[in-house]
Amino acid sequence: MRSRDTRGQQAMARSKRRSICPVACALDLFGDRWTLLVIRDMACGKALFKEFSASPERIATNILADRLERLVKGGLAEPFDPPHGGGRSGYRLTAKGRSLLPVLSAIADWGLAHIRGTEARLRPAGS
Amino acid sequence: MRSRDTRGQQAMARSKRRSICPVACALDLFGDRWTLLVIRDMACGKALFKEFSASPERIATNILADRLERLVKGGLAEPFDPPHGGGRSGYRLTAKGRSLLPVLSAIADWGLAHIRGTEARLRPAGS
DNA sequence: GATAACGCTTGCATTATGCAAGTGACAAAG
DNA sequence: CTTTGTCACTTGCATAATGCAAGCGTTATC
Repeated sequence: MRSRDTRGQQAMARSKRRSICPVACALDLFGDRWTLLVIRDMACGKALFKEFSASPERIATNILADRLERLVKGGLAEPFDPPHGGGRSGYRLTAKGRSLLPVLSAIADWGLAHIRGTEARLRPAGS
Repeated sequence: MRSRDTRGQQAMARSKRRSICPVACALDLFGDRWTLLVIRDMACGKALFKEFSASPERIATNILADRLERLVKGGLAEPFDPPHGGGRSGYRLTAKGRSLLPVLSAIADWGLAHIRGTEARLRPAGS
C-alpha cells in the first residue's frame, strides 16, 4: 500500500514543480539524505537489496524500498538480472543515473576537504 | 524554542555521524530540499531574509530561519551588515560555503540536461 | 502616534523517517 | 517433503520534519 501510492514531497514535486530552477527540480529527485547514497552504492557496483542494506549508514529497509522504487520510476536506475544474484533481481544505474556521478564526485570532494574524519573508501566501479 | 534546541536528523548526524563517507556526512549538512536553494540564493547575491523568502520556491519562513541558523552554525554562512539592508542583518557565504559552488554547479548542469522545462535563470553573482 | 514592512516565532495538521516485526518466495538441508 | 534459513520487501507505530497561517516585537515611514 505504502509503496504503491506514496505521494510525498518528491513524487508531488514531479507533477507540481516548485520552480523552473534546475537545482530545485533536481533536489526534488535526489535532495534527501538517502537517495544519493543508494546511487553511490550502485556506482560502486552494488546491485542487490541486501548490499545496499549492508552499507555503513544502515538505511531502513522501508526507506530503501521506497528509494529504489523512486529511482526506477525517475529513470535513474533499472532492475536487471545479476549474474551472481541467486535469482534475485538487482538494480543498476541507467545512463541518466550515471550522469549524476559528477554531482556525487563534487559532493565527495567537498566532504573530504571540509569534514574531518571522512575517507574516500568507496570509489565508483570501473574508474 | 524551536530554533534553539532543534535536534533533528541533521543536527544529530553532526554529533553521531552515520559513517566516514564524505558523501553521507555532506548530505547530513545540506542533504535536504531547501539548504542548497538558500546557498544558491546567497551565491546569486541575495542576503536578506525577505529576499530568500521571495524566491520562486516559496520556502516557509520557519524553515528559512532554521536553515539560516544551521548554515551559520555549520560555518557555511555568516551574518553581516549589508550596505542597503535598512538596518537589517544580512547573510552571506563564507569561504567554506563558497566552496560548495562546484556542487551547486554540477547539480544545475545535471538538472538542465535531464529535466525538461528548467532554465538557468539564476547565476552566481560575480561570475 | 499610526501604519506598515521586516525578521522571525508559534501552533497545528500533514508527511517523512526510524525501528522492529512480519510476510511470502525461494533454496538448501535433512 | 518438511524444516530451516535467507532474501526482498511490507506493515505498524512512534517520532521528527515540513507546510501553512497567524502572531509578535522591532524598525522605518508617514
